[in-house]
Amino acid sequence: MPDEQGHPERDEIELGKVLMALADPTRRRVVKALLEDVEFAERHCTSFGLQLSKATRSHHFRILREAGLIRQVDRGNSRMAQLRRQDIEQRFPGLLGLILQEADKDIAP
Amino acid sequence: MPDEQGHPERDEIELGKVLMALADPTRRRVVKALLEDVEFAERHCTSFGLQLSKATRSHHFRILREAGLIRQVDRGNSRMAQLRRQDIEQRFPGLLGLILQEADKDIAP
DNA sequence: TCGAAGGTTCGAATATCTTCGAACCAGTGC
DNA sequence: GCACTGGTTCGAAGATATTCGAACCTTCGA
Repeated sequence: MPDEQGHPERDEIELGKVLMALADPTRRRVVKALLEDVEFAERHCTSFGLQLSKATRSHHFRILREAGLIRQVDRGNSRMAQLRRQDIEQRFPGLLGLILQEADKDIAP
Repeated sequence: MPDEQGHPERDEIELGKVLMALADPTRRRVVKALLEDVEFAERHCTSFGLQLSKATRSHHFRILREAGLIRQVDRGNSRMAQLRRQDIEQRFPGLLGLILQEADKDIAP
């Protein structure tokens, strides 16, 4: 069962939801940016250069969180996003590598 | 450039389109069924037990074909679907394994 | 030749997704 | 205390997807 902040347990992460989440280029861009950072990097939601209103940004981060791809950590005022690298890698080995491999130019805004 | 029947070349297969195609449970079900068969199996489009009209079935097979996941071969009267196993495996190693791993019960109709 | 079977395409209904502004709710810092 | 900043939630608009029936096109077989 997802915790009170909407993060599913590792074993509850469903391939269908993950693929659904990754089907969107905006969300793939976020995941890729996190992948290109260091392993436990925490990034500000505004640090991805998304040309979107904050309502829409919030929506995309919710999808990523509920799919189990990221964890969102409250840091006082703001909320940091962290890739669930090990959880995803254990559950769906190789998947993150595919995202990393995709050329930025192929991820249309 | 896709051939006259709408199959992209191996190197034109885009991750975005593939993920888009695999985000749908019906299409994942088809790909999984093909994966569970022998390598070059050709299957009749009606052989997947999909509870859908033929117009809808045609739609889903088109998405799979245009994404590059399957090849459709005319066999006189009917059209056979064939998984592009090597092309996908070379381009996105490990991806098909993830589809195969998903439990049938998690692929809702 | 003619009909039946398998597929595609078209158009329209429905559902789902993406996007936004506005209202709202924290924490931060003055 | 009060304004400000960062996020969420709530509609509602717009764009996409899914689905179907009907019309059509081939090919096969009687």
